[in-house]
Amino acid sequence: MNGSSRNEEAEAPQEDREHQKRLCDYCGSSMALLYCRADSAKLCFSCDREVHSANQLFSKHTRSLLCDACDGSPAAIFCTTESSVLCQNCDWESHNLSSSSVHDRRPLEGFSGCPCLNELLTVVGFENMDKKALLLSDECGGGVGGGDGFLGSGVDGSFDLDDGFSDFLVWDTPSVVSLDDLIVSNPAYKFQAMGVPPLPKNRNAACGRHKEEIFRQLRVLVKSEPNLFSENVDVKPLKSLASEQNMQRGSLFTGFEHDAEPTVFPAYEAHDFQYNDCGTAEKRESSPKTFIRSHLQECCVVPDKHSYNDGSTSHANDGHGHGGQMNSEAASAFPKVAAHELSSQNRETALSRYKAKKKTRRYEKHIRYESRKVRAESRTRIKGRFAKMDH
DNA sequence: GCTCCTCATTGTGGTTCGAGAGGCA
DNA sequence: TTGCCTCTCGAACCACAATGAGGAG
Repeated sequence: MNGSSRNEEAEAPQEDREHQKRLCDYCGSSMALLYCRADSAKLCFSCDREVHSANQLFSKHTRSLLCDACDGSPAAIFCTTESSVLCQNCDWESHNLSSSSVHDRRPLEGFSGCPCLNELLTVVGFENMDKKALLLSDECGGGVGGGDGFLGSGVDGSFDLDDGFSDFLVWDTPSVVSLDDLIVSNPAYKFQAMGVPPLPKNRNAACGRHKEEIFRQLRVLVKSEPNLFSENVDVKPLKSLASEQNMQRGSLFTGFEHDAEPTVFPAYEAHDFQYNDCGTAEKRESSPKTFIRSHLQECCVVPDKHSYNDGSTSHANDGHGHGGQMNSEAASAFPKVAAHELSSQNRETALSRYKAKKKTRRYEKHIRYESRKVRAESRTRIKGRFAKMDH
């Protein structure tokens, strides 16, 4: 189509601009994918490895994926609805709208140290991908995703391989979603979701809009350092993986296998993951909207401008897929509200900073010096106050 | 550049007290 | 609406070892 070719022509310079915007601060040539707070630097994977393996001090730096929206801040939120990783500010700006606030979002964690490649894959959500699979993706990618040729990304952010490999890279989807599946598996309600696959464990699985570049750099990394994969990784042939996947759908390459913060999310999120996927419209239609709405409200999982960030209520789910399909309602409402946002941008910025700070606030008492604590506990007191010691 | 010394500052926990919120007549 | 009572929560208080900054040799 002419339209599509024009789009391609328009996309190429856009890619260049994006590349320029995300240039690695260290090498200045590769696309930066990570952000190091300690260094205030954007880095590509190989430079990150080079910089942070220099000594033990550097290796303690915490790095995060780079925000897909501003390209200049560490990402803290993964929006599955938009398949984007966002920093606190961008998350707030794009999700404080009433219609888009129901996007399915979840917090991201950074990493430190000098991780091996499969640990890096875990960080971006593909922990079970082995070296062979990674390299195979290079061979069979066919250049769909840019000149280097990796996996083509579909509309929803999934990949377009015919051999079933792409299925490893999409989020887990229950084959059948029924009304029973929407029942929260909360012991307090004595309800138990029926016939629902177990909750994916790795909630950090996210690599945003730059999956292809991430995989490209990881491939370069594994080619330059063949020992980068840890020895104990069980390398399985791709075909066997595929067949295994058929038997145990969702257990492979979903990026959810890693145990991460099991207690952070309340039980209602279990059902989010159970029916929230890039699945079909029929599935969504089979879920009574009113039921979902009332259920979500009951569980307080629909964050609004005032409450989404308070830490107790986590990121909500609108029941739509995570695969990059923006809520059409939200999309249509965006320009109107965006104008309003510009007028109150300062306030929004201040609010976002406040929200971000509030989110990272530590309520528990933090003891900096254990020796002083021990000393204080053993001190003599008069009505709670420290008393002079008799020497 | 390194070591030693001096001095100001910090941080620690149990108790008390006061401000503020909420309930009730 | 006002006044009183109860409850909750957080700030202040205390002494002193530990810590860090700065200067001298």
